Amino acid sequence: MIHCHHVDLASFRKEVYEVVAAIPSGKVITYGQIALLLGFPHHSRLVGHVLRDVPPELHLPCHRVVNSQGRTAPTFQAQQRLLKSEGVTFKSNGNVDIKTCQWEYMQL
DNA sequence: AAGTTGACTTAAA
DNA sequence: ATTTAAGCCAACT
Repeated sequence: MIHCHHVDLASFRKEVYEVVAAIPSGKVITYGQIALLLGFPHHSRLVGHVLRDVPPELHLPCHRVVNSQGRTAPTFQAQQRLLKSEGVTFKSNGNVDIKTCQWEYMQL
């Protein structure tokens, strides 16, 4: 039995877009959460690649995606400002207070 | 084709 | 709290 499938990037990308579009204002989700939700628990890095290349005209709330420690994206300068503007709280080290702001999609 | 990189994660120190 | 290390895997040299 073959369990070594590789992802269809086109559909993976599309599904990432759908998840990101559904993140409520004031909440964040992690790369790992998205990967797990899509059924690829080891592809958190691929989620990062996809999000780095999101076309601006899609107007997705990419700023609501952070890493598992609540750190914002290195190449996304406005991210912290956008999150603060919608009420996301930060810790003293500059990371999102993920304990209180993580989107718990399982509870929906 | 082999080695490196990265918008990552978990665990350990 | 912060840093290091190992694991991970598609993309890029």
